[in-house]
Amino acid sequence: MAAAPRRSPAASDSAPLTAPVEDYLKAIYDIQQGGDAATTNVLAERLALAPASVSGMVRRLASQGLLDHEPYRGARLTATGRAAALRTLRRHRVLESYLATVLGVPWDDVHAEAEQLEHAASDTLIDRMAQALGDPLFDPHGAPIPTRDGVVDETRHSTLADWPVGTRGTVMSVSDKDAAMLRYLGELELRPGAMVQVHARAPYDGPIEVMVGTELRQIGPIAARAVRIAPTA
Amino acid sequence: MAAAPRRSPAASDSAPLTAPVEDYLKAIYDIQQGGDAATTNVLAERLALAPASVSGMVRRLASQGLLDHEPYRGARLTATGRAAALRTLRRHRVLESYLATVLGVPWDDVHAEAEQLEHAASDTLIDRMAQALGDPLFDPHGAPIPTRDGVVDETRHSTLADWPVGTRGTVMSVSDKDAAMLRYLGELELRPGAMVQVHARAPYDGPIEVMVGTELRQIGPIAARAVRIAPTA
DNA sequence: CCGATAATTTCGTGCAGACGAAATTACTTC
DNA sequence: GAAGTAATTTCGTCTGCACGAAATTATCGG
Repeated sequence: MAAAPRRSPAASDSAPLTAPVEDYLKAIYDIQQGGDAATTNVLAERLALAPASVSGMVRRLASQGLLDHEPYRGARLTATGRAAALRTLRRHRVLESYLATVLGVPWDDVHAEAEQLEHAASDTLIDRMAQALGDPLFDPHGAPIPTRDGVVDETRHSTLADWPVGTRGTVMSVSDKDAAMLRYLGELELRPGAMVQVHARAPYDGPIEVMVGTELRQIGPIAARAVRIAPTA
Repeated sequence: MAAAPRRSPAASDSAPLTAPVEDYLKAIYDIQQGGDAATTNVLAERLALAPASVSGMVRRLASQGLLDHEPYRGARLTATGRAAALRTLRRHRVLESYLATVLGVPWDDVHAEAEQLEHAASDTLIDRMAQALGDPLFDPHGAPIPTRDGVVDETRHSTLADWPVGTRGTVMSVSDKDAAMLRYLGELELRPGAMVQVHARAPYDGPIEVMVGTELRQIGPIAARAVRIAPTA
């Protein structure tokens, strides 16, 4: 018999998914959410793998019915694949919330830790953690937490880089991918809930002058794109 | 280049260990602690693997300096291997304690959950959990928790099966390996801290009549061997 | 000391998942 | 529409970890 691959205990139905598979699905979901096509190169970049590796895996996942893959065109999650991605996303975000809130893990460490634990924690443990937090709707970075049934708010907010000058807005979320970026944004008080108003934007993707709370800040376009804004209610 | 194996983030020094490797080391430590030689068959039984698989892995671990292996004789942990085993054991037991105490995971589920998480949690997260519990010395089953520096109480207590008739004793620990057994022992109030006194023991490995707290119980030798006793202080 | 039995190892194999190099396809630009 | 470039796939290969079957070694009873 073949080696039994180490599986995450998360899958609810017949075929439990391995940790790499969960990572692929999550990445594809994320890319699709950004509106882009989940092409091989983009995926390879996101997962820090060689394109050749991604190509092979995508074919395998498609044959398992988790993806639709049109060669040379990119991949799209099937309903099954989407459900699996959302299950992993829920685990990730519940873990982030729990670690930050209950165990005091720093804002910028939470993502990396959750990235590992999400493949190991059972669904009932995740539910216990969520319950201990009062079933929060958002994680510490403002990202929405899918329910057990895979329901999630997929509203796409503008980034601070695109926010019109003069309009007041509220920070909805910040990207959790880069710990250093997260520390920087934290120093600027650019956290979910913060009030912002863009005063000026330099041309050619230049720096942005923005009021954060009561402080006037200058921030670059890369950092600005990591911050999502919605009109203040 | 070869595939980068999914590694546990636990190892402090150069070579991070994979989850299977951590499992082997933990099992060998456990068998040695029981006084037995960690032979291929015993290890295979404990890990639910074929002897052929164990044979191969033991050779690899020996070549990595984690084990001393004399072919056809069995394996013994080196200092390095022992340190790695204790690191994993600490993670396992801290997790068990945390899950049971803080998240209310049932006594008999805690082991399986910790078994997965121990390979994924970072050392600093484990330390945070331990700290949140006040750095406990024992896990919910009474097993001693190694310190960060690998110090652990290795006292071997008698089992209830060997405890002399008439002598009063205190339950020090119960084996956490079998969830059903754990539930059974829980029903009998045979938990760490319980007072016991053997009234009679039937010959030929027969049932044992034992006072647990204020109740007189009859228990079989297999269950009795899962319970460790020390003289009541 | 010799054979029977049990434990252990070797050998060939398989799968998952990764890689680089080379081949292929798609896209863009004259 | 052809040519060049960029993206993608195929191909052969590697490591980790597992397996069964067969060969080997140890051990125990006579």
